[in-house]
Amino acid sequence: MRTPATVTQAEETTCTPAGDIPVRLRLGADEAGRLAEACKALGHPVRLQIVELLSRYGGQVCVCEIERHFALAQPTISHHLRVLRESGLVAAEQRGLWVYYDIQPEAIARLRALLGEFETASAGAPPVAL
Amino acid sequence: MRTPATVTQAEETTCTPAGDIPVRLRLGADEAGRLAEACKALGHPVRLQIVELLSRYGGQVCVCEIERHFALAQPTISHHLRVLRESGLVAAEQRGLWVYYDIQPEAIARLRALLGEFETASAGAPPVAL
DNA sequence: GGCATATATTGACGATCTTCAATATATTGG
DNA sequence: CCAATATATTGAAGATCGTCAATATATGCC
Repeated sequence: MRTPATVTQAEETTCTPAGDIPVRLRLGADEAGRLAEACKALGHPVRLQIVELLSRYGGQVCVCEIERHFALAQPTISHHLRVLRESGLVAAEQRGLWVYYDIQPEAIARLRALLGEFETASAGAPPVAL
Repeated sequence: MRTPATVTQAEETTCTPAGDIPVRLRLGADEAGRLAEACKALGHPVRLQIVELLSRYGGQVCVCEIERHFALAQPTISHHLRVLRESGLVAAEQRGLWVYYDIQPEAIARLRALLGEFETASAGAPPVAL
């Protein structure tokens, strides 16, 4: 049945179906910036592979061993290691002539917890007001 | 000629301390590329905040509701949503005049599993040969 | 059909990223 | 000291990214 002309169309102006749940951002811009920086650091295939290597051999192999696995110039690997270092995902320690990188597990855990929140929130839990 | 049985203290020529563990990449370039694309999609504060919103209100709020939370032009939000869509992290569904984005939980879970491997591998488990 | 609205696409511009060659900065050993 | 080696930094070129104005596309309503 068509609505007569007397009815206003104000209800059609909104797109939220279930009424007016208060939609709010939980992730502030500052924290989002920090977490995004870590994600961005992982957002390169070589850096992801480096982190994977370090997760198994971190602190045991020097930079030249890392270089061996990639067809990239030495400064390029050094650059990727710097990006990872500045994101807080890895740390460097010099021993003698060599530098050994290692994973910072808390940084990885923070990212993983974030993804976990995304999953549980999307798993049907009601949108809790916050 | 080298002497196979006489591996003496000549470890100054190498940087690997614990002898010759075979260091190998587990993460292939192709899979690293796919996973890195998802990480890169999360590597922007606004996209991270969008995903956080979608994790709680996905499928319930239209794009204009998302736009409301950011001081960005409409094409910019549309661009970020496209990046997220093409990374596989979110999906879009059109209902009437509006488009509703939602999280793809399997994609999030894949990323989370990757980080979990990084954590457990770095947690002292011996470097299993592979 | 025509109008209004929601979202997407295009094109442009400046910023940032990726890569490498060249060079610099350690550190060790003689 | 000097030579050799490992890693980092600089600088530059090309690619990609982030943003916006303008425009296009799609949908619903009259």
